[in-house]
Amino acid sequence: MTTSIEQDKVTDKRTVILQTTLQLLSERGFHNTPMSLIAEEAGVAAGTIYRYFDNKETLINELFLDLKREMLQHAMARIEPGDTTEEQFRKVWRNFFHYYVTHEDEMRFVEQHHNSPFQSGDVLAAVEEMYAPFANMFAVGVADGSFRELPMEMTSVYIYDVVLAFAKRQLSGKLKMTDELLEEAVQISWDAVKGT
Amino acid sequence: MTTSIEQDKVTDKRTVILQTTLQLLSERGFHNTPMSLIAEEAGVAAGTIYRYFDNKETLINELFLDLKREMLQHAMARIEPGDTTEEQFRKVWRNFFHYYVTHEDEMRFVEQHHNSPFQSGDVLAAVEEMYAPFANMFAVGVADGSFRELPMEMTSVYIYDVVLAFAKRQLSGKLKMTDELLEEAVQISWDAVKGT
Amino acid sequence: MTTSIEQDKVTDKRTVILQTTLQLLSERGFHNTPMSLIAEEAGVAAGTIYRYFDNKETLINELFLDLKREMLQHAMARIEPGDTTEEQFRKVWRNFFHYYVTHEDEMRFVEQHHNSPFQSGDVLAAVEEMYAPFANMFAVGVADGSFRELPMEMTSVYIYDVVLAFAKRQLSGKLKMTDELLEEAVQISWDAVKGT
Amino acid sequence: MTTSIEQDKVTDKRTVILQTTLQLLSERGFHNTPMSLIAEEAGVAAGTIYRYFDNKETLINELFLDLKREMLQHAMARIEPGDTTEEQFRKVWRNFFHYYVTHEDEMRFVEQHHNSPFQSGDVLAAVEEMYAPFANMFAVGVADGSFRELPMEMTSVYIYDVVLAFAKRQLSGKLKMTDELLEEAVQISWDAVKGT
DNA sequence: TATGAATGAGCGTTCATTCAT
DNA sequence: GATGAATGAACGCTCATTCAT
Repeated sequence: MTTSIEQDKVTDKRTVILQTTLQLLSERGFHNTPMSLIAEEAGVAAGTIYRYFDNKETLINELFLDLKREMLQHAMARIEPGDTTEEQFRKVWRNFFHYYVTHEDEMRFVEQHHNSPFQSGDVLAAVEEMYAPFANMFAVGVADGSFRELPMEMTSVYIYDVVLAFAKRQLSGKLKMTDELLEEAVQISWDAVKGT
Repeated sequence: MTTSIEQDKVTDKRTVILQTTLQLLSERGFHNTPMSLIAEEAGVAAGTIYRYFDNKETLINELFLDLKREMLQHAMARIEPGDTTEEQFRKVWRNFFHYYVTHEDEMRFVEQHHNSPFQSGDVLAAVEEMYAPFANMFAVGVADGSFRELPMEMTSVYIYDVVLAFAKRQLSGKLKMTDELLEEAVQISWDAVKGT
Repeated sequence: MTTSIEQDKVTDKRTVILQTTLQLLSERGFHNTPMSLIAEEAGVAAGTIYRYFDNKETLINELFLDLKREMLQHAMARIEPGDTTEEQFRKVWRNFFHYYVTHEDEMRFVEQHHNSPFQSGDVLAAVEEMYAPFANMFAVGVADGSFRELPMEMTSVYIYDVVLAFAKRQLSGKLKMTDELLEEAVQISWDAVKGT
Repeated sequence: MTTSIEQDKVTDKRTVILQTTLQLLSERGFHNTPMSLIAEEAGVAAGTIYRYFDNKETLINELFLDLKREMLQHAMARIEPGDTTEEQFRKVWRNFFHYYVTHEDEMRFVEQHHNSPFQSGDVLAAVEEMYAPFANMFAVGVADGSFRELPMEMTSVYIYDVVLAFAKRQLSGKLKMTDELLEEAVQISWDAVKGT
C-alpha cells in the first residue's frame, strides 16, 4: 500500500536527484559529471537513480523538459485575458529576461542541452508542443494586425534569442541592464515585429 | 631537404585531422567523439594525431581559433575604406549570415565550444583580440553619430546573436530566408542600433 | 548492517589484491606488470582495484609500507627487555636473515622499491619512523659501551646490508648457509660493531 | 670501403648513445626514459639507435656489461704481481669504493639493473666470466692460507656488498667516510675473511 | 525499495619499433 | 647509413550500469 507520505518521499527523492543534477551539470558540464557524483551530492546510492530514471540520458532529458516547462510557465506569468497583444509581448519579453537572470543554472543547463547530442527527436517534439500558447498569441496577433505578417520563426528571434542574449551578457557582467536599457530593448523588439 | 611536396604532405595531414575533427565534433559533440574515431575517419593512426596536437583539448582549441579567425575574415569581406558605418554594418550582417548558412559544421562546432569547459582564459583572450576590427568599427560609429550611444555589448546582440538565430532557423528548415526577409532583418537590426 | 562476514569479504578482496601485486611485481618488476594483469590474477575486474587504491603508485606504496612494517616486526621478534645489546643485535641479525630467506617475494619487491621513482618523500618519512626501535637500540648500545663509537649508518651496514647480501646468495643457490656459517657471519658483524 | 675515420664516426655515435643512455637511465629510471628521449639527447634520430642496438633491452644490457667491465677493471687497478693477498684485497676494496663514489650514474644504473627483469641468463653468465680474476685471487688466497676456508660467495659479501653499502651512504650524504673510517671499514672486512 | 561494491567496455595517451625517403 | 613521421598495441584509469543483499 502506498500512503501519501510514502508518495511524498518518492517525489522528494526524485526531486532531489533532479535538483542536484541541474546544479552539478550547469556547473561542471554534462560529461564532467559522473552519475556517482550526482548520487553522492543528492544523498542517495548510485543505484537509486536508476529506479527513477532509465539512464543518464533519460535523466538529463527529463530534467530538460521539466525546466522548459517551468521556464514557459514563468514566461506567461501575469498575462491576463484582457491584455492587448502588445502588452502580452512586452510582458513575455520581461518575464523571459527575469527568469533567465534569476535562474542561471537553469539557463546554462538548457543552453548546454541545445548544443548537445541529447537533443533527440522526441525531446524536440515535446518542446514544440509547449510552445503552443505562444504560437496562439502570434496567430491572434497576426490576425488582428498587431504583428507584421512575418513567419513566426522570425518574430520569435526578437522575443527569445534576443532576450537570451541580453540575459547572458547581464549574467557574465559584460552588460549592466538598467531599467532604461531594458525598456529600450523591449521597444526595439516590439518595433521589429509590430504591425503597421 | 624539404621539398614543397613534402611540406604539403605535412600540411595535408594536419589539415585532414582538423577537418575530420570539425565534422565529427559538430555532428557528435565533443565528448561523444573519441580520438580513435577521429584518427580512423582521418585515415591516420591514433598516435599520429599527437604529433600535431598535444592532446584533445589542444586539438579542439586550435580548431576553434582557426575557425573563429576564418569566420571573422569572412565577416569583413568586401568592406572597403570608403564605406559608411551603415554600409559596413549591413555588409557584416550579411557576411555573417552567409558564412553561417554555408558553414553549418563550423557554426555548430563554435557554438558548442562557447558552452564548454574548453573555453579557457587563453582562448578567450585570443578571441578578444580578433574582435578588434569590430570594436573599432563601433567606436568610430559612435563617435560620428552613426550608432546610438549604447554599450557595444548591446549593439552586438543585433549583429551577432540575431544573425546566428536566423542562420540556425534557416539551417533547421524552420525558416526560409528570402532576400526580402533578409533585408527586413538587416533593416530591423540597423534601426535598433543606428544613431538619431 | 555490516556483519563480520561482509567485513571479511572486503578485507579479503583488498588483501588478495595486495598479495597478487606482491607476487607479480616481485617476479616481473613494477613496469612490466600492468594493472590489468594484477586484476586478472587477483580475480577481480580492472576497475575494482581502484575502489581500494587511488592509483598504481598508491597501491605499490601501500604494499611497500605494509611489508616494511611486517619485516621490522619480524626483526624484533623474541627480543626481550632483559636482553643485552649483544643478544639483541644477534637476534635481530638472525631474524632479518630468516625473514628474507622465507619471504623472497617480499625481499625482491622491497629491494626494487628502494631503487625506484616510487620512493617519495612521504614514504621515506614513514619508513624513517619505523626504524625508531633500532635507532633506540643503537643509542643505548653506544651509551653503555656495547657498540663502538661509530656513526649508526656505519653500524647498520653490518646488520642490514650484510644480512641482505647473505640472504640473496642463499636464495639464488650460490651459497648454502649452514648454522655454522650463519653463526660465523653473525660473529663477524658483531665483531665489526662491538665496543672495546 | 670503410676508412678509419668513418669507423671512428661509427664508434662515436655508438658511444654517444651509450653515454646518453647511462645518464638518462640513472636519473630517470629505465621505464621513464623513452627511446625517443635518448635519441634526442644523443643528437641522433630515433631510428639510428636501432642500427647499433637491436632493441631497448639489448641497449640496456650492452650498457650494463660495458659498465660492469669498466668497473671491474677499475677494481683491479694498481694491483701488482708481487702484492700479497692482503694487499690485493685492500686495494680492491678501496678501488671499488673509489669507483662507486666517483661514478654515481654508473652505480645507480647497475643497481637498477640488478633489480630488474633485464637480468637474463645470458647477461648473468657474461658477468660471471668477468669475475674470473677475483675468483683466482680468492683461490690463491685460500690455498696459501691468506683467506679463511669460507665459500667465496661469503667472502665476496665483505668486498662487494659492504663496499657498495658504504658508497651509497656516502653518496646519499647519510655518511661521511673519512680516511679513518674508510680504513676501519677495510680492516673489518679483512678481519672477516683473513686466514688464521 | 535502496544500497554500493563490482563490473568491464571504452577512453586519452604513450612509446618501442618500422620503413619510405 | 641516417632520418623522423607514422604506426598501433598497450597502458592507467573512469564511470554508466548492474545486481546480490
